[in-house]
Amino acid sequence: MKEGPVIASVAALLGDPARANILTALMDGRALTVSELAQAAGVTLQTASGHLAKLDAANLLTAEKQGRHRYFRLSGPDVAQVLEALMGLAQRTGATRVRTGPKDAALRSARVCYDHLAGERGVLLLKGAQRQGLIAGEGDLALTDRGRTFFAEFGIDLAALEKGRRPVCRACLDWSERHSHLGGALGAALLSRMIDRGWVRRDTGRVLTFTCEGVEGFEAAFKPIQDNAQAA
Amino acid sequence: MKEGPVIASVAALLGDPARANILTALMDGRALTVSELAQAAGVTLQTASGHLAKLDAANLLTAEKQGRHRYFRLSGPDVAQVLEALMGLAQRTGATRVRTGPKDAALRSARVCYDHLAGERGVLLLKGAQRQGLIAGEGDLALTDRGRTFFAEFGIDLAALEKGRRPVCRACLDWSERHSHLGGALGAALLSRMIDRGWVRRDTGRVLTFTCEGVEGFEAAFKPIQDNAQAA
DNA sequence: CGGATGCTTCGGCTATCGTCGAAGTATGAA
DNA sequence: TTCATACTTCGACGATAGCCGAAGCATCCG
Repeated sequence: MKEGPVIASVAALLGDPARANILTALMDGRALTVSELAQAAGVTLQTASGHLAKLDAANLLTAEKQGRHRYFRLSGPDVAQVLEALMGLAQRTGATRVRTGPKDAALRSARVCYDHLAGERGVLLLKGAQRQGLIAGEGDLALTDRGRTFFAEFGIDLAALEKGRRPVCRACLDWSERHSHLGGALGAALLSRMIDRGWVRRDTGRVLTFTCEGVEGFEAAFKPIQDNAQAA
Repeated sequence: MKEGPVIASVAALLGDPARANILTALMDGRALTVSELAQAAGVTLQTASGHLAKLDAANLLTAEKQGRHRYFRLSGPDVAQVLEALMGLAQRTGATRVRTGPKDAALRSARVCYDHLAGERGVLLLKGAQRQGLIAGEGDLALTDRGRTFFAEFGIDLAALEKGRRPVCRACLDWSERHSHLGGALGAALLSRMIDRGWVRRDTGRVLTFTCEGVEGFEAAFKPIQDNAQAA
């Protein structure tokens, strides 16, 4: 009767369909305007405005005014993390829709989870990195020495990452696959490098599309175990 | 307009104060009867029964019938993890109560987080272990070689832990302190060893009480940095 | 300045859901 | 069998809160 309500208030905030839609729409880490969010949530502008005010008051979102627009974004990676965790729970709940539309397939294949790669590709990346001994640990990850040189050669400034407060490697449970993918500062840096290299393109929403050379480069670099074509 | 509702349904479940109380009451990992949970939530038996049916249907709880009692427990550590994560968010929300009762103090000092040690002591344990080089990493933890021998001597069967699917080390964000404590299989094993040794006693609820020898043993083993009394 | 766009506030409608009293079912004890 | 305990189901009440239309600010453009 004391600490229950504190979690209840946040959870209630996430528990409204319109607000949940708003939050998931923001899970790609981008900032969106009120009208865009209203459309994403399927409600009118006024309604969305009210919801956003509540989410902002709870510090789940941060607002930024630019001209006559107001841009909202998630106030941090931890918010996105909780949302992904809830998706995981929702799945076990059986509340998961069996309906798998075409957009669902793309989402499952590769998407952005706040700022890093998730979905089938994300899981493959982590598995490949583990298999090659770049990253050690199962649920709690750590860079190996081989991994340090590998990612440095990949064009990532590890020293800079380690200076920040954000964990470098973080296992993030993937809601569509049932395995972890790589989050944390390294996960974010990897995704932005892959975009720079033209391996992958961000479409609207959270969907990520790999280019042809992207797929080749990805598989050459991370050597994920493929379903069948695996020569000894 | 597609995946939002799936998280909304779970979150709405956690968003009711009575249900949130029920869940937090179960966060110590024990199983409680309907009447006990009704009392914990501050509602009548009928109301609690209804809530429990919903939580059970969503697979957040598992029920077990014994005689004319029905015992409920959280259906897994992941549920507890999400709850702790929500507490973390709630705190940043500013929804945290400033009121700190006497029971609160005990909870902050040492409590059980599903099945491992949390609170001030839990944070000290992890910090001490990191300072001694038993555990490496900041947000993503891994056992070092020194750590392996240390915990083996402490009486923990690491081989058994690593066989399970559960991550061995897991950084679990502590909602009362603002640091991580040690969760995962190792965290759970450590707590049960400490109880076996008589270092710590489980009171009612989530509160843990350290015995005199427990404090001594704890500090000798984990050598946490104390506030002032730190001889070079 | 006037009109258009983006957003917020207000007011009232409606529906959902938590709540409890009362009655019904199951288990255990005398 | 009879009573008591533990729990579930039903039905009705009441409050919270989401929703939208309309009106009010603010900003940009011509």
